[in-house]
Amino acid sequence: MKRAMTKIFADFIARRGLKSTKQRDIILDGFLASDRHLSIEELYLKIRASHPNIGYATVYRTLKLFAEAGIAREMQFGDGQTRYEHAGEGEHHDHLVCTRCGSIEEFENETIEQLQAEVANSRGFLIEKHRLELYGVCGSCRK
Amino acid sequence: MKRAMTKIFADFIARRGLKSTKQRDIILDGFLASDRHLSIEELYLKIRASHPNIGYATVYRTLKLFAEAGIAREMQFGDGQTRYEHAGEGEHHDHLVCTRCGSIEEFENETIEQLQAEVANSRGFLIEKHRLELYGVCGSCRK
DNA sequence: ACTCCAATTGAAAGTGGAAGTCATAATACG
DNA sequence: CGTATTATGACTTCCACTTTCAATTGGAGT
Repeated sequence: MKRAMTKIFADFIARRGLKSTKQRDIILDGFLASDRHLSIEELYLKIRASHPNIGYATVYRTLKLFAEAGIAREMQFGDGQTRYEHAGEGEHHDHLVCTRCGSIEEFENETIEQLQAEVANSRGFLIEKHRLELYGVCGSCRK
Repeated sequence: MKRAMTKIFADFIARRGLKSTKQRDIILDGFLASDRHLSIEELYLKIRASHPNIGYATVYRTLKLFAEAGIAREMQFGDGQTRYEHAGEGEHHDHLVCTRCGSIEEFENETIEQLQAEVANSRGFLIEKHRLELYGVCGSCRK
């Protein structure tokens, strides 16, 4: 998986005539090694710990690149920060966001997707993407 | 409906020991008279047309009050602006957001809601609220 | 009606995160 | 190697709020 991502990004870099740099490698490592759904700030701080000379702007730009390359996906939950999650090829998932501890679980439900498509269809609406988030209290926090 | 909202807000004001001011009345009128899903800026400009002396901060604070009073609901679509929609008592709807013209349609689907509840349940997750948005091209823009 | 005080207002300053600038440094490749 | 590009990082700007603060205003109790 990690190998695959690395490969995809390398190809993307090559295809676009961009350059391979150690910063990009470091940021990619940090991103792939992390839990999903990090904000720019979080990844920046994490990387900064071992590589104090990497700037915020570089992390910011590189994350955008990842999104363009298709290995990351931008997400906005309610906290005013843009978060990035790993984007496995084409897969999509929705989220369960805990309002207590902030944890984010993922789920998929084919039936819901179908119903969404029906709703859209019945209105002549063409879906490009969707977003479904359930906010509440997760299992651990309820104990 | 408008009457009801006005009443609810008046009660809220009273219950909290807040004051009734002409600015709040004007802003409430503007809000209720508007299309749904306005941003702070939009409502501010609209009101400003007839009441040039009302400040942005007042509109901002009043909208927050509306949300607390339960007559408005804060929403975030992808455009970086907080929007407020009328919040009829308890009712909830999901959205179809056109990425071309920015129009926002609403819909409800009981089956989808049930499925969401099932997913949450199966994980011991307690839903407080949810958000479902379908982004794409609306009927008019497809013609 | 008048007072007094807490609530409110509007202008302006402050925030935080995202996006843009630009001089310097690195990389790819002939 | 040498050079044309691209990338980097410190810093600035932008933007959408959010807070501050001095002046004003409701409204409960005279």
